[in-house]
Amino acid sequence: MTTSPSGGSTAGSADAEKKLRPGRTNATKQKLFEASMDLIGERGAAGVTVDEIATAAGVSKGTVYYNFGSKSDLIAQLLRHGVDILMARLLSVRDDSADPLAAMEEMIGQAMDFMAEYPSFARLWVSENWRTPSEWQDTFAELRGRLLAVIGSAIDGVAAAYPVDPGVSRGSLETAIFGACFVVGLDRQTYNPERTREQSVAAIMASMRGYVVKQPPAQA
Amino acid sequence: MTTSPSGGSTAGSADAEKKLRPGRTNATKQKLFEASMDLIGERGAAGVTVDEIATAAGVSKGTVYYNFGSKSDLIAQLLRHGVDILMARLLSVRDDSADPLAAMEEMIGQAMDFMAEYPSFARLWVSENWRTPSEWQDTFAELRGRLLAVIGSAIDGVAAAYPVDPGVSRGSLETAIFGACFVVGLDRQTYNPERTREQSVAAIMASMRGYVVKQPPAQA
DNA sequence: CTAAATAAACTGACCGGTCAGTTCAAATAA
DNA sequence: TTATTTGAACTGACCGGTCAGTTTATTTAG
Repeated sequence: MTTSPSGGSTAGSADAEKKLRPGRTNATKQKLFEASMDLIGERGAAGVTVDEIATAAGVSKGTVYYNFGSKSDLIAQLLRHGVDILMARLLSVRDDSADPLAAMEEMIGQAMDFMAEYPSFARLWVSENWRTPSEWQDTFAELRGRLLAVIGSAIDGVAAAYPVDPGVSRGSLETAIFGACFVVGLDRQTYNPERTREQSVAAIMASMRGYVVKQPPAQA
Repeated sequence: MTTSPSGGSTAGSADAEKKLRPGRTNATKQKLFEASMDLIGERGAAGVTVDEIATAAGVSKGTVYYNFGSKSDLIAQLLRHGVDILMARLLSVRDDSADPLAAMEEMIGQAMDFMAEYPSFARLWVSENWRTPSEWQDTFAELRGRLLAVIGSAIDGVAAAYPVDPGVSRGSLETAIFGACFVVGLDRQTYNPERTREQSVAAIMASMRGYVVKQPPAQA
C-alpha cells in the first residue's frame, strides 16, 4: 500500500493534519467531494461506482484510494465536509440579543440558501440519515447532534424572550424545524422551483410563531 | 415467457382483476411487499438484491419476476401500495365541520401512527423521493400530489374557519407539514424512541397554530 | 368417480456483465 | 528527494434478468 494520507474518519471535522503538505491532495479531495456530492445525491450512495466518481472528478481510480481509504470513508468525510459548510453558515448568524425570532428567521434563511446551493448534499443526507444499520450511523449521530444543538440554542433564545407553549417539547420542535428545512428546501428544488426563498422561510417560521403563545402565558 | 400477470402499474390501486383466479398471487405479492418494504427501507433500493427479497419472502427469484416485471416495477408498485395505506388512514379522519384544527391534529396523529407502523416505507419515501432523474419520478409526482391534496384540503378547512397569515403560502405550508410528518416520525423511530406520539403531533401542529393569526385579522 | 388436460404459479440454475477493492511500476510535480 | 498521481490490470464476488422445466389447483372428458 502507498503512504495514503486518507484523513481521520472520526476527526473533529477540522482539518487536523492538513499542513503536512499542501500538495495537490486538498485540491484533489475538493474535486472528489464535489463530484461525489453530485453523483451520490442523484443516484444514492449504493448507486454510484468509484470509477464514476473518479472520472467525474477528472482523476484516476487509484487517486480515490490514495486520498480515501475506501468508498465508505469517502462518504463519511463527505458528510463531515457538508456539515462543516452548513454549520459555518448557521453560526454566521449574529446571536445578537435583539430579536431572537428574527435570528431564528435568518438562520432558517441560511439553511434554505444552503439547500439551494448544495441540493445534492441535502439529498444524500435525507437518503442515508435514517437507515437503521448503516455504515455511517455514528457519523450521522454526531453530526446531527451538532446541528441540532445550534437550532436548539436558537429555540432557547426565543423561549427566553417570549412566552412559549409548554406543551411543545424543545426536542421535537428542533427535529420538526430541522427536518422541515431539508424537506422544504428539497421540495422547492425538485417540484416547486417557482417558490421563493421567503415563502419557504415563512412556512417554516410558522411553527416558531405557533410555539410562542398568543395570549400572555395562560397560567403555567 | 410464461403468462405473467404482473399487475397494472398505473392502476387506480383498486384490485381490478382479482377474481379471475384467487390463486396464490395476491398472497405472494403481499409477502413480497412486506419483505421488500423492510429490506429496501433499511438498505435502500439500490442496496438490496432481488435474491434477498425473494429469500426474505420465502419465494424463489423467478416468482418475483413472475409477479413483477422488474425490480423497478416491484418498487413502483410498492410505493403505490404504501401510499394507499397512508391515504386510507388520512381519509378516515372525519371531515366534520366541527373544529378544522382538531381534524388537522387528528390527521397528523394518523400520519404519525403510519410512520411508526411502516417506518421502512417512510425511509424508502424520503430516500428516493427527491432524486433528480429517477425511475420513479412520475410515480412520485403522482403519489405526492394525491397526498398533498388531502393535506391541502385540511389546511383549507382551517383557513376557512380561522383568520390566517396571508404571508404563508398554502403550498409551502403543505410541504412543510407533509415533510415534517415524515421527518419527525422517522427521527422518533431512529434517534428518539422515548418521544411520545403527542409530543410529535404537538410539534408539527405548532406550524398550524402559527398559521392562524393571533389577533383577529390585522387588516388584510 | 377418475384420469387426462390445461394453465397459472413457481422454481432455481445459469449467463453476461458489473463492481469494489487491490496492486504496482512508471510518471509528475513540489 | 519525496509526496502525489496515473493508468492499467486483476480478482472474486455479486447482480439483474432469463428460461426451461416442475408443481399445484381446477376443469374437462370418459
